[in-house]
This record gives sequence, structure tokens and C-alpha cells, in this order.
Amino acid sequence: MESGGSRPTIAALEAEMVVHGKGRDDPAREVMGLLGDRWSTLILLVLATGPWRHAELRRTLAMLSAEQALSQRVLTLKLRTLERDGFVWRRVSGDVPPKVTYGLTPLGTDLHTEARRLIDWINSRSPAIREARAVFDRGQD
Amino acid sequence: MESGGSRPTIAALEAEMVVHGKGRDDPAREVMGLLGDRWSTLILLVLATGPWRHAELRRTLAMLSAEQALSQRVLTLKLRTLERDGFVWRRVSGDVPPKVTYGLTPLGTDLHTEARRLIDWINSRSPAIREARAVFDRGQD
DNA sequence: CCGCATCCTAGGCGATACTG
DNA sequence: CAGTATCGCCTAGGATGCGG
Repeated sequence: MESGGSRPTIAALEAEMVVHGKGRDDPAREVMGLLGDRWSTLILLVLATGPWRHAELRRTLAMLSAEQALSQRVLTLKLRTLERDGFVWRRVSGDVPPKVTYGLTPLGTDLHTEARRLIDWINSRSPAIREARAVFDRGQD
Repeated sequence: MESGGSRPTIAALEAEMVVHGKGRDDPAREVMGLLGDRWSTLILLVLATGPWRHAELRRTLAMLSAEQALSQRVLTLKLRTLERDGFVWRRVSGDVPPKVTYGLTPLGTDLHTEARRLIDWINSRSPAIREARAVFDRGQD
């Protein structure tokens, strides 16, 4: 395996591969993708305060995002993914009209805590990031 | 503001809004989106070992991802975004053929460290996540 | 070798309408 | 109220060819 990008560093990288995950269905890649999407981190943020019903959760998310609301369909999709991975639980009571409640599992609470650590770090660096952008844009004319 | 989803918890949420970021151009949301994409975390991983040239970096990324290589175009796009936000530097020497080298800035090194913390946590929980998926899929027939 | 322009496809996500 | 189906937009990102 020494024809392409052989380097002393390649050995270290191969050791890291396991950590990072290679496949497309790897939890690490998928969960990172989840946290990077439009709504999931915000959903975790709201559910961290306790259980919410679908419609109420949707209104609150719209309020917090200060943009337009997410569609009913998308909220269902996001919650379904979160539930599938074990971060969110779902409880149904009543039939018509249905009454569905969502909340964080212990695993979901932990995920929220971990994600918040990273988000807080990014926010702490946002002045530096904004400055870098300004410099970059100035150099690009 | 008391008609929609008013709750005791809404006050706590509004306090968090600032942390989480409201706008579309907020660094927190954008960087999380970056880390959630197909290649950026892997690029950080490789560049953490030292500076790399474009083509060599591309080959290595392809190797590590165990899938097909990312296109030249996409690598350039990703590196440009990373550079724009101050995580990556870019140095050109030579004209034809050009010789371009990329590496992590101190800020980029820190980002990699922070992101790794979250990725490591996810990996530590991947058995639980896989198990949740299995249970979920079984309940969905 | 590297970057750019062009073209194309898959998927994320919003809007709307309909069922139980 | 909650979920699903259908639609259509828009962006991420892959393939290819050109030019410096």
C-alpha cells in the first residue's frame, strides 16, 4: 500500500479510522449529520426542558428559530429519526384526536449535554470566526 | 407573547436562544452544519497530522473513507469554507504547475479537538444506538 | 497540479391537502 | 391533533473538460 499517499503520518491516520468511522451507516457520521441539520439541536434544546406535545413543540421551535416554522411533516421526520436512534421517546394516548407526547431519554439528555459543549465552544470563538471571514472576504476581491 | 406555547419553561428557553443562535448566518449553526457534512471532519482529522497538498490530501481522504474519492471540486469547496472561517490556511508556491499546501490554524486545531470529543462520545454510545435502532425497526413492522 | 465552469442527480425541507 | 402523501424548490456533491 505504498504507491499513493504514503507518509509516516498514514499509520497514525489508519489508527484513527476506527474512531472516525468508515461506513456510511456509522453512528458517528450519522449522528454528526443529524446535529448539523436544520432542527435537531434545537429540538434537543426544547425537549431538555421536559416532555412536549407535537403541535406545541412545533410552535415553540418556530418561535426560537425566529424564522418560519418547520412543517408538520419535517418535525415528524426529525422526531422519528431521534426516536429511532434512542434519543427521544414517544407516547400516544387517545385516538381521535390523538395526543402524542415526546421527551428525551437518558441517552438523549447526554447527547444534548455533549452537543452543547461543542456549540458553546463555537460560540465562544465566534468573534474569531467572524473576523476570519471579514479578512477572507477582503482578500478575495 | 402568551398565546401560543406559553409555559413556565419558555423563559428558560428564551435564555438559551442566545446561546443556540437564531439567525441563519450564526457561526454555531453554520459550523455545526459544516461538521455534519460528508467530508469536513475527515479533512480536519487528516490535516491534524500536518500540512498536505491538494492531490495527496484527496487520495488520503478517499482511502480513509473507504468509499469513492470526493471530487476535486468538492475538496476545493470544503477547504475554501474551512479557510474562510479561519480553521485552515492555504499556501501557494510555484505557478505552472501550481503547488498548494493546506494546514490547520491554531483555531482549526482546537475545533478538531472539540469535535473529536463529541465524536468519541458518540462512538462510545454506538452499541446503545445500534440497539435502539434494532428495537425500533422490530416495532415498526 | 490545481482551480474553475458546466452539467446532472439525490436528498433535505417547505407547502398543501387529506385521513382517523 | 397527529401523521401521511404529493408536490416542487433548492443545495450538496459527483463527473467531466479546459486553462494557467
